[in-house]
Amino acid sequence: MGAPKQKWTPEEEAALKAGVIKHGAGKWRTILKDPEFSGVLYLRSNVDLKDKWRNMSVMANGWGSRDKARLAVKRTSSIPKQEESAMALSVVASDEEIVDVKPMATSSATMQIPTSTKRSIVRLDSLIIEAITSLKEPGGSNKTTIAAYIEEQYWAPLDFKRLLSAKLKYLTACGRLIKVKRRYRIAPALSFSERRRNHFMPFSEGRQRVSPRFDRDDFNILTKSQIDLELARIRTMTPQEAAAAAARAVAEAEAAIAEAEEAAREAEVAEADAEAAQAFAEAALKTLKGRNNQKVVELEHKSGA
DNA sequence: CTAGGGGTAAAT
DNA sequence: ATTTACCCCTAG
Repeated sequence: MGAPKQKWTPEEEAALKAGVIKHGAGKWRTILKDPEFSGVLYLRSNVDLKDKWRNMSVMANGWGSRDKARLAVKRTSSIPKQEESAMALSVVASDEEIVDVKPMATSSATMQIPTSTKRSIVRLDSLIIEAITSLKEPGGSNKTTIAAYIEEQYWAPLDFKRLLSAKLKYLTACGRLIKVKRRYRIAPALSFSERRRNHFMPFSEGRQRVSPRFDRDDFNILTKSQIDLELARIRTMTPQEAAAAAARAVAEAEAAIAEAEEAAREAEVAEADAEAAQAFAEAALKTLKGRNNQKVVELEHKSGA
């Protein structure tokens, strides 16, 4: 009954994402009828699209609507040993329990929902980390330098500076960066001494999989996110590939926004993140369009018939 | 038609 | 055993 299985090809996923960008998430029928995508998606139904989008969303942020109410005390108590916790915190290997990426910043006394951590949006965060790491400045790098690096490596939104400031402040607040006299450095990550641990951590299974001794200097910290990989690669991409990646970033930003709208009450940070992500993605798209007009146009409406 | 809950089974 | 893809059903 299930179905003979027919894995989604990357082309189909790309088409779906492109369709969502073009028509918005939820306009499955519209996407399906769009001659642009029907060529690839003609085997899929609108419901398939919906389901697939659901699956992808689940994978992207760890908690789609499907298995949200999960994550509880699987293991009866059994306080996580310090070693394990430390490892898990720093490695962040799997896509599942990334909960600690954003452990509730300061203030906000009303943290009722411990699972509200959106891990899908790591773009700017990762960029900042990468910048600091790559710059290798002893004592850390200051905001201007970080901004310069990022702007050099990538396209930056117009109000990028503002976003960066907010992000730096936030990252410092939650202990992932350490600020010393205007300079930011990567927090020791391995020691969560700074963190409040009364924020219970849902690490129950002792399966911290990958982490057979890793270099703590080379950040494997957040590299796991797909976006990160794309951003890292986008520099050397062909315009077409880059455009596709940017388009995808837009789609994900959209998803993030949607989430933030739901969770806006408890997660002010998530909202800010989503905004940042969107701004970033939009700017990315625009810049790409501006620089590679013809090619992108080709990608956008490649005269079907 | 869509969102979303729920389910089965193939793949891994 | 978990993940992934597909199907079904219902409310709106």
